[in-house]
Amino acid sequence: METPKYLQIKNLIHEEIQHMASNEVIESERVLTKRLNASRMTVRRALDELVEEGFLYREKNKGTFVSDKSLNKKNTLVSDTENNNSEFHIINFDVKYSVKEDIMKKLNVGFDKTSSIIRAIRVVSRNNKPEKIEEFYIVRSFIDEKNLNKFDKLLDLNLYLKNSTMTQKLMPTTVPAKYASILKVAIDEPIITIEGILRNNSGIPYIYYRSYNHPRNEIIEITF
Amino acid sequence: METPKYLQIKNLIHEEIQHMASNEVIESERVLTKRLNASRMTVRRALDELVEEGFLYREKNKGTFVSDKSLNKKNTLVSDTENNNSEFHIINFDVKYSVKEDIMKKLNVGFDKTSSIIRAIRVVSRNNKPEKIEEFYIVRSFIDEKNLNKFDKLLDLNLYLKNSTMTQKLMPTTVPAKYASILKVAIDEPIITIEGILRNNSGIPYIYYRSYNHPRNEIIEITF
DNA sequence: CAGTGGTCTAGACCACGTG
DNA sequence: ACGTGGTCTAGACCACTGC
Repeated sequence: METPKYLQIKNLIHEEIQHMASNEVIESERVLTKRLNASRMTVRRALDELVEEGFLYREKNKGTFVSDKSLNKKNTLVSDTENNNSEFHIINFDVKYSVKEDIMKKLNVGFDKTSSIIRAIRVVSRNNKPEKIEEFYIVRSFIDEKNLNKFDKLLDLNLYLKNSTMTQKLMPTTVPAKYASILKVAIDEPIITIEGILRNNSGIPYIYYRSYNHPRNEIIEITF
Repeated sequence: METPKYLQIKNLIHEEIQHMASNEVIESERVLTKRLNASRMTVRRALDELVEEGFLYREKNKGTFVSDKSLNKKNTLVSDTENNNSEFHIINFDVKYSVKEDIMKKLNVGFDKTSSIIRAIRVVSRNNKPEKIEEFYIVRSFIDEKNLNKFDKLLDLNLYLKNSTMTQKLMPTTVPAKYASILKVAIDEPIITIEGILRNNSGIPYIYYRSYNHPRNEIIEITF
């Protein structure tokens, strides 16, 4: 049994409801139990996750219904390699033993050269229009060797979230001079800068990142 | 059995881990099962939620551990009446049959005076320092009559989230002239404006709100 | 080998909504 | 009266860790 049954069921139902109308009722849990040859608790776990992610909603004593498509939970504060056909362009990548002091502090590393830091800077665009510039500072010792040379894995913060917690701060700023031309933003135009820190479950910080977001409405949106 | 057993267990464990150190291991699920006289699935459900909320984390074959206190999930994009000793000051409250057209559109109501709209504007402060100004537009017919005159219930968006989905957009702007003096922000200083729409499970929008946030770092922070 | 979390089963009772 | 989701039980097997 490679993938757990509840995940198979979840994926199956996720497929099936794509072809259904909003607010249409789906089969009851007991019917699914029989059709999918699973126990009710297993079916419920699959449904629980789909509800949690916003694809379904339940009404007690009535049934389980397909959500309006626009209501799926999403968080676009973090770049998403999967869906939204973004284009990524790395403009800097190196490994250093010291970076700016404030960043060293946030990552809780010293200048003793015991731990190296990966720095990467990239431009995220859509339809050839630059949307944001992201700077990453990653403590190398926390990263799997095998991911070190795969940018897409290394810089996809979503992949770290299973075992980490991310705290983000949003700050109104103006664009840094060095990035103004790349983002095509006037130097005094207000933008939003996002600063994030990822910590592992023990609370140790290991990734610091910053993103400078083009002031286009649609970019920064979060649904929950 | 007023509150479900899994919630009682969840609350109990939530209490108990307050007095524990970060990364300390808690009792195993089977031990809890016996101590709390519950089945394993019930104990797991309680733990599942505490893990989901960031209070605990699990390591397979090892145990369940107390998270670093700073890692609890929180979302301060929405004002929180509970924790952070914010002070609220209502500066406007009325019920109207028409508001600005763009807001009518977002709430999907017409000018036919069939549905009235509650408008409320308030200042949120901490330590006597204004942090943000929030404007609410609420379609009255969606609100319980009994909450209509309780501002704290009416304007606590967290209370709606159980049965709703909220989509928020973050925009870099400057402060509106009429609010500059209240927020004590210079008229050309960059701030972040948050625009939110709450929809019920059927996808029908019923609350539109906007908040103008003082450019102080700590205000807008989100952990997940 | 004993203990852990991850998954799964096949039932059960409840409160509530609808015909 | 029947069907729904919400809760709960008392087991079970698995893969893995640490001693």
